[in-house]
Amino acid sequence: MAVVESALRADAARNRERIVAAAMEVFAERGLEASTAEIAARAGVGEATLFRRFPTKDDLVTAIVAMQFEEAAALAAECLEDDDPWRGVERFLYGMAERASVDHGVAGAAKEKCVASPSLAGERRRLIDLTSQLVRRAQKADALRDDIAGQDLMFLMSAVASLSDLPFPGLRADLWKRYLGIFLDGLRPEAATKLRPGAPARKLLEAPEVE
Amino acid sequence: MAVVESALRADAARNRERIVAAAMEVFAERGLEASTAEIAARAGVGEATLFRRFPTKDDLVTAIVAMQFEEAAALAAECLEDDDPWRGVERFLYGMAERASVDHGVAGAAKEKCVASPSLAGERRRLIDLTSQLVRRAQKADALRDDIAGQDLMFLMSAVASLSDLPFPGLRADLWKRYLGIFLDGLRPEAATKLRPGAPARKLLEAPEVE
Amino acid sequence: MAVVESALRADAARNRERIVAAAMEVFAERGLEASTAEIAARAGVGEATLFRRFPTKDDLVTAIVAMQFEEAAALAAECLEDDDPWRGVERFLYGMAERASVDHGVAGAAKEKCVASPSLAGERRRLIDLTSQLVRRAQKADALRDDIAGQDLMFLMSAVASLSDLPFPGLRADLWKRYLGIFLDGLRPEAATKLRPGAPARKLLEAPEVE
Amino acid sequence: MAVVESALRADAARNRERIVAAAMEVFAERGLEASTAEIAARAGVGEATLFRRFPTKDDLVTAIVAMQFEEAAALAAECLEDDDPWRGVERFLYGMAERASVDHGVAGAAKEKCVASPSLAGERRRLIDLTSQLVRRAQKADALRDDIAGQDLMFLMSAVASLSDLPFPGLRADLWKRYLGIFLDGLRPEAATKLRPGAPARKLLEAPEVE
DNA sequence: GATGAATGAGCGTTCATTCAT
DNA sequence: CATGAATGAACGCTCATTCAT
Repeated sequence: MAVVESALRADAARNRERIVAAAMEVFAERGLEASTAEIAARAGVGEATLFRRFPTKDDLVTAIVAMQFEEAAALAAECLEDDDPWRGVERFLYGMAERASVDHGVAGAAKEKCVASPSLAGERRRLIDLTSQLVRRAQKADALRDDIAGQDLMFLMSAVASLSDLPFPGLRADLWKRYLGIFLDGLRPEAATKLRPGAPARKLLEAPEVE
Repeated sequence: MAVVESALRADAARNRERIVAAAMEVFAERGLEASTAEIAARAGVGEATLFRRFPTKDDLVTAIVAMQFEEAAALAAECLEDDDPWRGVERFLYGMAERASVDHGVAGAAKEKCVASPSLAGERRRLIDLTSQLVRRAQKADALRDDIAGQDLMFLMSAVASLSDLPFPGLRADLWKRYLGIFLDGLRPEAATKLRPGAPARKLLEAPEVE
Repeated sequence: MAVVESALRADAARNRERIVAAAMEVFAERGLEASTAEIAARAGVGEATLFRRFPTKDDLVTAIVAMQFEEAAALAAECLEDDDPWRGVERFLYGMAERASVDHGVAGAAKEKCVASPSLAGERRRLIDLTSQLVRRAQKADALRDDIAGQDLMFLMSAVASLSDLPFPGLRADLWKRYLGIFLDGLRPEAATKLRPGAPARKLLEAPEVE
Repeated sequence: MAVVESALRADAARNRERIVAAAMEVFAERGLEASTAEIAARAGVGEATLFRRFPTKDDLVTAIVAMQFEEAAALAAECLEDDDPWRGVERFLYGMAERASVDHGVAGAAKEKCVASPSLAGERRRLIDLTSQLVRRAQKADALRDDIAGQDLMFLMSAVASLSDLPFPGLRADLWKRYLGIFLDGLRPEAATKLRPGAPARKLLEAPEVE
């Protein structure tokens, strides 16, 4: 009995994963307004099965965004182990942008979703915790301006994502590297304080508090 | 005769403007997927009237984006007359971000549209021409890094727009000023060349060519 | 005053004719479901003007059909003057089919319309009167089977029209001549009585009474 | 399992048939421009169900025409077994006309469709094959004029259909029998060659080639 | 009288979601 | 549990007809 049950669950779990994978593909290709029918077909399951796992299309999107949050957290953790604290920050934002440049549609979803669902609170907290460590470590090494907070990196993810998704035909696909470069330059301590010797340094608005 | 004719056109033109205004409102509230029915209702006209002026929903969006391009160009022209070349650049990006923070949905549209429609080629060219002047003027005054081109400002509009549109509830509405500040700091000449005396300056990807 | 009035009427009449001509063109190209807007545009008049002359789209179609009835009558009259009574019949049906092969959409309309509108009763009566003469003249010359009536020719117009409008791509445009030929052969007196010496001649259903 | 599966399919198939039946009814009553909504309502299904089976209104029409082609082929096959070769031809055309007199709108559709859709090529070929046999058999028995080809019968179907669809109110419903009689008389061998001893026989345009 | 503008009603079609098997 | 079938509600769009100038 237990064997049968876990067998079923294993099957169900595999379906779940197939659905999520298919959804990421389809969303990336067609944008978020892609139909559930296409996702189910791509996943090789019936449409009703999809709705059994994700009662709402929105739930499916949320699940994907949660996954992305987890991947972001994993990336942050990895970057924390870079010997060079600044390179850790750089690699994190670079990695986020790179993913976004593949994701297209889903990237936008993340922005819409990091808002609403309290269901993502856990992932969000964990991500902010890790980026805070990234930030503080770089600040201690005097490699990152002091007026940056951990949660900034999370918000910047979406700006960086939009940098990665300029749909201008004929533009090189990695143009986002150009704009990310400018952005990274702006994150240096000297950018905040030493740029204009005579002039007063720009005072940033204070960092947002999340939750 | 001319009076009668222009009277008719005036009436039609007023409806046209009401439709565009309503569309901007509704798009800002509900996003681009808002229905033409709601836009027509908000404008106080029949749905068919909307379609008489804009044979396709897409045409309506394009018209709005064209308007935004023109407003952007007007803003750029205005900023060109600022005594301080750098402040001109600053005010331009600040103004674009500010508008985007009201526009919400339409901002995203701009990104989608600046791509596709060749119908916007004229506006695009004019805008790039003006931002190029802004850029060159600031560069001559040694207030802007040399590796920036005029078209960058146009692309940055959309990144800046996304900065303005973080839909996190409870965040202060003008949080975008924080991130724009960082970005502006990254545009300074020192950000490109003098930040890390010992380290090699970051080399940006070359600027994109448009059209 | 009278001058002005008749001037107006002349103008109006010219508009009316332009509308009818445009409608025939457009109906022939696009079928009967072509829009009044296109007809008005083709005629070079405002859409409202069209509706002033023909309060209903249906009225416009009816007017065209009436014209066709008149042209049919004119053709019948002309054929009545052919020296050879049979050739008169032949030319009439040939002429009707030829027109239909140009008319396309309108031909079908005629069929639909010869039904309904009592407004066409006059034209119909006149046409039947002429075709009856055609028929009787040919019968007296023993060139046409006896069991044919004048109104048959009118009904046959529409069958002949459909013969002219086989929309099979790649078929020669004048294929209708083939089928009309067969049909004409069936109208000969021998076709009715002498075909099968041993067998009884086919007895046709009696001719329809109209009005 | 197979039972369950075929049960599901049976239900769906029943709906499909109800839709087709309803469509034939409605098209017959209102013509091809009848709305999908009415068809769905008549079939007792939701409108979306109709579109699940027939993704396009056109697909529905095509399906019906395909059915008619198949029925025509079945009729032709049946007529091939008539002892009297000529009666076989007669019964075929009579049967086609009879059906058309019920079909009304759909008959016209057939004409429009036998053109375009390559999807009907198979049915068309099969039908032409059968009518060719009908024709040849009758010609061998010297019961049908020699200058007729198998594909003629297919084209004649539509002419015959229009004969069946004279929408004149007050006319007897089976008036088409009258005109079909004339037509059949024209198909006899004597109609082609022996009608006018002194005069040259009419030379028909050559038969069309299909496909 | 002539016109461009306006519109209500309708159309074909789509889709997230529920139901029956 | 998994599925194909079903569907209501909505959408973008068209058009014959009326209205205001």
